[in-house]
Amino acid sequence: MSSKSKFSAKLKEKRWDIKREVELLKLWEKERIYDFEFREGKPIFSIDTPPPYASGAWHVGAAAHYTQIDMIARYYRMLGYSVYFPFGIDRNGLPVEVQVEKKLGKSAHEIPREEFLRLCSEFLDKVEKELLHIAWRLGLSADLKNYYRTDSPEYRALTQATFIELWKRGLIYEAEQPVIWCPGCKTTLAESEVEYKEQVTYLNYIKFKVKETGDFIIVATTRPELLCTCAAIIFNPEDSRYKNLKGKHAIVPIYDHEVPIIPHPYANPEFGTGLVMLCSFGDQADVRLFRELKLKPKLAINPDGTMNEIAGPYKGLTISEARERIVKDLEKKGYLVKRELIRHRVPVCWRSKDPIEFVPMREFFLKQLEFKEKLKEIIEHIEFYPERAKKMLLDWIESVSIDWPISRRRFYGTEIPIWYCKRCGAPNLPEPGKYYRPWKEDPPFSRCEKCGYTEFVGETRVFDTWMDSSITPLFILRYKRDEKFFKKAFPCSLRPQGYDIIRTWLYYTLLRVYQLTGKPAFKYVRVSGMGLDEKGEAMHKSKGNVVPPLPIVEKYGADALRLWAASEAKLGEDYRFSEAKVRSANLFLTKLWNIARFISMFPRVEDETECKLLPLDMMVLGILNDLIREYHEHFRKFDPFVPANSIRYFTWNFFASHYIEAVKPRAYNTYGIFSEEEQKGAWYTLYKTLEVILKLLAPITPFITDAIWRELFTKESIHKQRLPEPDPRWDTKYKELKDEFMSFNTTIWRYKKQQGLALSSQLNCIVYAPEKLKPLEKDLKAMHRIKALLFTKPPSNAEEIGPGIYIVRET
RNA sequence: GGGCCCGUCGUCUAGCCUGGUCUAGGAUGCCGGCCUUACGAGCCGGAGGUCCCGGGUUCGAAUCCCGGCGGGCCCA
Repeated sequence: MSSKSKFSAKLKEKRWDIKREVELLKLWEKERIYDFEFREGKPIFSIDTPPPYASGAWHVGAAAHYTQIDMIARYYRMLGYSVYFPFGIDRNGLPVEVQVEKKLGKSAHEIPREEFLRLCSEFLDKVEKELLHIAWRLGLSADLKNYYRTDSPEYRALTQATFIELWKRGLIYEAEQPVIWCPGCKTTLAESEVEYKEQVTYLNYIKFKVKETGDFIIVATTRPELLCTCAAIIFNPEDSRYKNLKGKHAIVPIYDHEVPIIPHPYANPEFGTGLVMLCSFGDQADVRLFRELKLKPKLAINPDGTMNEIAGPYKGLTISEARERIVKDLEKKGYLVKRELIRHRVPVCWRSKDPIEFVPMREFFLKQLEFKEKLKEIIEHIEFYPERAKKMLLDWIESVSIDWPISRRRFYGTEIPIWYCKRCGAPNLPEPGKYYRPWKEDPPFSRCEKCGYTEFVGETRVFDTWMDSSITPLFILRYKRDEKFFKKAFPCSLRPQGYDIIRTWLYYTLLRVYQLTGKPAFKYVRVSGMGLDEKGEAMHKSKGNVVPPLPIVEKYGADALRLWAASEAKLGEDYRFSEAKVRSANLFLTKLWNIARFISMFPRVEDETECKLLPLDMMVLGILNDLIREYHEHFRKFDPFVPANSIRYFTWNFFASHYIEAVKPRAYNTYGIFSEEEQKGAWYTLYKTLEVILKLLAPITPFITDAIWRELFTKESIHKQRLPEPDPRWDTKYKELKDEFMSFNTTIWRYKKQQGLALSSQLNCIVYAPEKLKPLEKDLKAMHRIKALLFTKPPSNAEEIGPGIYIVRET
């Protein structure tokens, strides 16, 4: 009798065709299955999706990050939440300006502002289109049709409105202070925009005369051009060499002014001579020490990176020219003792990598120092995943030492909404709610609120882009635009982001949202690791190691890329791209397809009462229960890593390899040794297990699961279904048989192999198995076609072929 | 100078928090074999690891503690 005539697979194709992913994308759009419903009573889960910056398209690491966020959105949707999953594009900021300048071969300052902005905008449009296409192709269930832009009038109006509000509350002040300045970008930077770079530089040993004694001391410095601003010399109080210098003064060579010599623990006795000159300002430590020691700063560097009159004879030279010249002059006059090359860390601009300088600038500052304690407090009300991300944030808050300079002398950004009175100079601010462009528009008022004069000049500066980016949760939750929605949805449920922008995006958002609402912006913060290339290095355009996601998707499918993204690394750990692993994820999908294809040969039994479930069935259902529990436990912590790997292992290495192989004789019932109820029990278990696997995988691999679902289960998308919960009736002792069952199978397979027998052939022996496996007797016997299977103590002539498994050959 | 993270088969990695069930699991690669009525993009079997080093705690350590070495990150 041929079973083939009786059963034929409903799934025809031998493997999953990734081309069908695009058909499904279109179907989902048509069915609008991801539409956000704002309904009374239904809980909202909102996600502050990181708006990707439109100056460059994603690499595979970023694609992995966004699909992970999508998995969480899909998970909560299948839990019954109204998932609010907006999508935005970040378009403000310097990188686009730099790229456009490069393309033009001209500086932004050399062409009309209007024209420059138009070129930036066009460039952004192009990249934005690519980004949206990739997001769509990856299957992001975000609202891609109604995406927002951070440079839209609506968004910028909100940035300006929040500024006006904070201004009114006195949290913003303008001051001339030494700011961190990038001579390359010609703009002020915040502390968070400073990076450190290893560099080889000369350490110059310079002689100073001690005024009181006429002796010489030697000071080592990497910044001799700042000699003119030297305000003190310090030594470590522990350093016995210099104890006698306390209270004395040194004469600065060339400039001849005298400076105090002070003991201070910052000086490292091991470095140079142990004597350090404090200048305004060589680095941030200088800034701190000047403040601490109440020294008067002199700033010798102009915003364009040249020296000013304070530098005396070096006025007009660039920093590096001045450095060379002063070293020569020192040498000539006998003040230079020696020079040595050292590696040290230079603070640089995170974008242009130019060494930063400290120059006096009149800028707007947002108060942040006085919020440090409050922020530390509200952070206690946010759950961080992984927990250590919280510590990283706290460390950063701890180290913040100056208020936030928020004005920038750049162009492609949100304008600072201020007009200044031409007579009295008073700043006049408009009413919040509209988008204002003071550099080209007339003010929306006619008289200066201070002196009543009628002529104004508009502010030309823009905001630091983090002023825009730090209100994404307020923007998406329609703050100041839809109070009813805002009230219901705020605080935002989830902020997903990488650990690289904890000190910027996360910190600034929490700061600003606290200042505006008095509350923490989020309930949960999920911090992921970085996507690295195959060698384990960060992907950078300049390094040329960027792996674009689309070719990978075309080759292996979006599901394979997503499954890789889910199973590659624990939350918070860095993950390396590996094409081999994406390929193996794709192999799993083929396997899943064929499991479904096998099951699709049999009728689906939904009514449990029609069938008799054997211990083998209860075993797999019990293990399935544990899988479901483990799945929820980890997905609730926003980490698909354990779920993805557990499902893969269970599906392939247990369900397919062991359960399906064991249940085949019963499912086909070729020899009629099972009752109809028992056969239906096999069918029921096969379908039930597949149903659970598909649902659990649906957030991770939405394409293949929906395709199989629609063919074998319901016409309605799997993405509209609820995730399974454990069924207490399935928790029986049979699930404990798993290891012994698998080990028994492996043993018999190995034995047959050794004997040169086909796995499907009859085993004409007496097999003794552990007594524990007795409940599986009928299935085991049929599965391996064992002539006699006993669970008693084996006779002494029996041969042990596996753990507790013995055989007596037929004689 | 301070802090954090990491070091497990050739390669990538799980396990470590909560010590025993780990004679350390998986993936990939490698070797040998197989048309077995879902899948050869498959199946079966196999080789491959001083769990970085040293010390300690413990009946018992990949796991906890201390010290060292190597790699990375952050802050000063």
